[in-house]
Amino acid sequence: MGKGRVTVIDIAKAAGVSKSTVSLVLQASPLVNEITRGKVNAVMRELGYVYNRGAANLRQANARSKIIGIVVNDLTNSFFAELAVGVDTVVQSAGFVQFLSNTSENLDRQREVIASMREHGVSGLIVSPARGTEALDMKPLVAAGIPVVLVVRSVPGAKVSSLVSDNHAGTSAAVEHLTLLGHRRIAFVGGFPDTAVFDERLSGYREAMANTNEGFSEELVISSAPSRAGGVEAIGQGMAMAEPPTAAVCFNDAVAFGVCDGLRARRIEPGRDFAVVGFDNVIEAKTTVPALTTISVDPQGIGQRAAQMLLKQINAGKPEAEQVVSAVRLIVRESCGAADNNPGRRLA
Amino acid sequence: MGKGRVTVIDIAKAAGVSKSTVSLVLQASPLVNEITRGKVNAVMRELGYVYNRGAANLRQANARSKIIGIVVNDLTNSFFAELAVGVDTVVQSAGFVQFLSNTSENLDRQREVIASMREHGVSGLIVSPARGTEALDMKPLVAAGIPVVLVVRSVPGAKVSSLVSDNHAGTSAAVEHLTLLGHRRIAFVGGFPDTAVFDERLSGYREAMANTNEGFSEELVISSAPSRAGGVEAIGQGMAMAEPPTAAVCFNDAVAFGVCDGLRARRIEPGRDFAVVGFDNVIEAKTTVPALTTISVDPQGIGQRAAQMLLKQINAGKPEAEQVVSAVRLIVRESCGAADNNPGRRLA
DNA sequence: TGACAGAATTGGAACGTTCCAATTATTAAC
DNA sequence: GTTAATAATTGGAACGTTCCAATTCTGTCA
Repeated sequence: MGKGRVTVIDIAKAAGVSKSTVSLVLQASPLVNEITRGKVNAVMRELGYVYNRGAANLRQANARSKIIGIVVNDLTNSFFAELAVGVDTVVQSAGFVQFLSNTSENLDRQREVIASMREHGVSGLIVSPARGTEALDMKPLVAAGIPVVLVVRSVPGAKVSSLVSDNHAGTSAAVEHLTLLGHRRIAFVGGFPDTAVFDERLSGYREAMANTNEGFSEELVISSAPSRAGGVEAIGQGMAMAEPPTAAVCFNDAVAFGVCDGLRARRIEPGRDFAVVGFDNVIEAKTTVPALTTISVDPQGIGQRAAQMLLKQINAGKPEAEQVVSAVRLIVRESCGAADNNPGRRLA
Repeated sequence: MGKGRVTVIDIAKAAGVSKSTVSLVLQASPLVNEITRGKVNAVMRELGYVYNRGAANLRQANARSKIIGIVVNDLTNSFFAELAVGVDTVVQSAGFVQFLSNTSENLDRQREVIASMREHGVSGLIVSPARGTEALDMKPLVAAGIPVVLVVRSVPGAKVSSLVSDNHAGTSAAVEHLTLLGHRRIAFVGGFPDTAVFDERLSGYREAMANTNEGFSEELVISSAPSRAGGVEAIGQGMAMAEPPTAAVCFNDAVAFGVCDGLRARRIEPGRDFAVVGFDNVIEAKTTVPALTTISVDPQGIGQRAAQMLLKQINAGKPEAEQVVSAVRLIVRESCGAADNNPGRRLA
C-alpha cells in the first residue's frame, strides 16, 4: 500500500496530535489523557503501525531491547531443545522474547552469532558454550555489561554466572545405588576424557567406588564417543574382560541406550542380567523398554532456573556473577533391575 | 571502561579520518584505500567497536537487517529442531543469522513473536504455523512486503509461499508396502483430527486402504496426541479390539516410537510380530532397535529448501508466492518386518 | 477577574548510522 | 604544465524514536 513505512509522525498527523504525544502513548505513560490515548491507539491500529525498536533503542542508550538470546551448541540434541523451552516459559512471562541460535559446536559460528545478538542489543544471553570456548571469548560481553549465564558447561576463568549440574554427586549416587543392589564390578562407560563434564562425572564415580569393598580400578573406566554408537562399542570392550562388569554407570543417556543395544546383541537382557544407569534423563528415558534408570538433570528446569538468574541480573543493573551447581537426583526405573517384582533378588 | 558506547565517530577521530570513511570500511566498499581500511579496522578492534545495526537499519529503510526469523510450533519435537538446523546451514552461508522462536502451538505467543521479529526488522520469516493460524494473521506481513515461507502446515487463503510434504502420497505408499507384505488389518494411529496435516495423511491412508481387499474401515483409525505418549495409549486401544490390527501406519515418528513401546509392554516385538511405519524420518529413526521404517520427509532437507525459497524471495525484491509440495519416499528398515533375513515370510 | 497549580501537550535536539553531492588528492594524457 | 579523468575522502542531512524543557490548557481559589 503506502510507500514508506508508517511512522509515529504519520500517526500524529492522522490523530491530530504531536509525535511526542504518540510516543507517550507508546510507552503507556500516565501523563496522557485517556481520550487522546484511545484516539491514538485507534489510528495506530487503522494504519497498521509497526514500532521501530531500532530507532527507539538508538535514543534510549541505556534501556536495551526486550529480547534475550540463547546460544546452544547442538540443537539436534533434544536436551538443548528442552532447555530452550524451559528458558522460554520464564522469559516470556517477564515480557521478553527469546531468540535462539545454534552453533553446532563451532567456535567461529559462536562468535558470529553472539556478535549478531549484541548488534541487535539483546538484554542478556544464555549460552551453552561450544567445546573450546575460552574466558577470552566472554570478556567483551562482561566489558559491555551484558548479563550472561553459562549453562551446562562452564568456562574456567570467565567472570560470568554459570549454572551446571552436580555431575559429581550424580555418578556418586548411581554407584551407591548399584552397590546397595549387590553389584561389585561396576564400570564407568562412555564419554571423551578431555571435557570438564567427563572429569566431574568420572570423579564422582571414582570417589564412590573407592568407598566400596571392591575399590576403584582403572580398568573399569571405558571411554568412547558420547553417543549411542559409542555405548555399543564400549560395552563390547567391557564384556570381553576376564572378569566383566555386572553393571554400568554411563556418561549420558545416549551411551546408556547404546549399552542396552550392545548387551541385547550378546543375549544379555539389560535390567535383568545387567544393570544400566544413564545420565540426563532425556525425554525418551522413561518410555523405552526397559525404562532407563538415570540421573535427572531436568533440562527444562535448568532452562527455567538459568532464565531466572539472567532476569535477576538484568533487573539488578550491576551484573553480579554467581556460580550455581544444580542438584541432581537418581530416577530409579527398570534398567538397573531394582524396579521389578522381586526387589531382593541379586543380579548376575 | 569508557562511559558511552564507542561509535563510528570515535573510530573516525582515533583513526584520523571522517565518519563517512569509517562507514565505507564497515560496508567493505571498494572505494576506500587499502591502507586506510587497514588503519580503520585496527582502531575498531582496539577500541572494541560494536556495530549498531539499529542505527544502520534506521537509515537504509529498504535494506533490512541480516537476520531471518524462524518460528516453530513445537521445539521439543526433534523434527523442528532438525528443520531449524537445515535452515541454518543455508542461511548462514548466505551471510545471515537465524533467530528461532517457539510458539508452543499458542496463537497469542505466535503473534507476539512475529511482531517482535518485525520490530527487529527481519529480512524474512520461515514459519511453521501454530494450530488455528488464519490467513488474516499473515496479512500484515505480506502488506509490509516481508518474505514469508510457510513450512509443514499451510494456511488456506494466505498469499505467501509454502513448502509442505506430500502427506497423501506418503501414507498411501506405506499402506501399499504393508499390503505387499501380506497385512490386511492396518491401523492408522495417532495425531489430532483437526489439523490439515492429519487430514492429508489420513486421506492417503484411506484411499490406499479402499484399494485393498480389506477396504477402509473407520474403526482402524485411532487418533491420539502426536507424541510418544500418545502412541503408547493409542496402540493400547488398538490391541484391545476384537480383531486387532497386525500393522500400523503412524501419524509421525514420535507416535511410532510410542507404538513400539506399547507393543513391547505387551510382549509383542515390533518388526517381528507387528509392523510399524512412521512418518518424518527423524534422526533417531535409523538407530533405534528395531530401526524404524518410515516416510522420509527429511527435516533438514525441508529446512534447506525453505531457506532457499526464502532467500530467493529476499533477493528478488518482489516476493512472488509459490506453493511447493515436497516429494516423499518410503524408507524400509526393520520395524515393518521387511528388512530381515527371510523377506518372503508373512507376518502375523 | 487574576493568579496559580496541575494536567496535558508540544517542538526541537539527540541517538549512530548511511547516503548524497561535493570536494580534494592522485594519476594519466597530451 | 595544463587538463581531464579517476580515486579517495568528506560534511551534512536524514532515518524514527525518546527525552527535555517549554508551552498551553483546565480548573480552583482568593
